[in-house]
Amino acid sequence: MPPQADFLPTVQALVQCYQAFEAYSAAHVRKSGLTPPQFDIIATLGNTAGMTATELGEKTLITKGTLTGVVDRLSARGWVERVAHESDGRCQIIRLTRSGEGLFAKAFPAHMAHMGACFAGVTAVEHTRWQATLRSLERVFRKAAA
Amino acid sequence: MPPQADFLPTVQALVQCYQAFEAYSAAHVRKSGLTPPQFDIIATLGNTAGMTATELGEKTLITKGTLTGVVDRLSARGWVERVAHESDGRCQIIRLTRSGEGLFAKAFPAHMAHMGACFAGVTAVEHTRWQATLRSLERVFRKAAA
DNA sequence: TGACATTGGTTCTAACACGAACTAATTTGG
DNA sequence: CCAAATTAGTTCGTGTTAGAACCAATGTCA
Repeated sequence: MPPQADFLPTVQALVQCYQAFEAYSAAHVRKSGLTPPQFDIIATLGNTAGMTATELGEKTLITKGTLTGVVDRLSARGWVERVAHESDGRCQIIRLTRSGEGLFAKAFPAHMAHMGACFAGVTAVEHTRWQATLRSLERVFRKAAA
Repeated sequence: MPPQADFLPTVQALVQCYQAFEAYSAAHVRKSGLTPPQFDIIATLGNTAGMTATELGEKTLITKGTLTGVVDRLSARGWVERVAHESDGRCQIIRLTRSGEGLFAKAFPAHMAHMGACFAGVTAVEHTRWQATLRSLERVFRKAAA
């Protein structure tokens, strides 16, 4: 009897929970004509003055190699633009265009409403419990990775 | 003041927890020369007599279009093979080759040990709590998707 | 039995993912 | 001040992903 076989149902529950969320969220995002990473970038850039690609990658957890391509496609559709950094010649600032801000103003609240809908009737206490549990589980993985 | 703004930290915690797990798990899988989906398939086929592609896709949550390619690559390396279904001409049975069984016997226990290591010292009570919480959160998304 | 829908897999396209190699700009140390 | 190390982004190769179109085999039903 292995002393540590209990963890399997835990990670299965985590994977299934995440996939349920992802399916629910991504299906709605795609209806707006954006892929999930594209939406993520638009949402991150919204209500900011723009940021460097490195910073954007950190916030969205998209690696820099991937980010180049995603930003290329968003830029080709006129939603974001790259402008030179004023002091550091290596950096570029990525920011929403006017058209991108319009997209953000429409798509972001719509998605928040869609996500909020499935939490209707959930109490603040329950949210607190979920967050505490998820963070304690997260620490398990982060501690081990360090 | 939006009545349902509480859910954002909850989904952020879920995403961060999942990504911490994924990073921890995938990094180890890749060291064995397999990608995460490839490992998933080897692990699912291990200790079975094989199964149809549809069944394999259901268990691993890989869509059938993707599955074709992943199985192609595993087959090219000699770890799995496709054999005809005896009664249904549409189906194929996908199963480990002898070489694939050897890979499974080595890689699977190693990965279990790697995952078990980060749960060292965790009590059964804690596992129960994690699982209950994750399942209640999962229900929120599944209920909404239905 | 013969049109018709269903099911199992493959193929195709567009996009994302990761890591490694690469270029250019900046910073650091002697 | 200059060579070496670092940092920012792009490019490249391989693999995964979802979804749609497609084909062949099977099932349904009048």
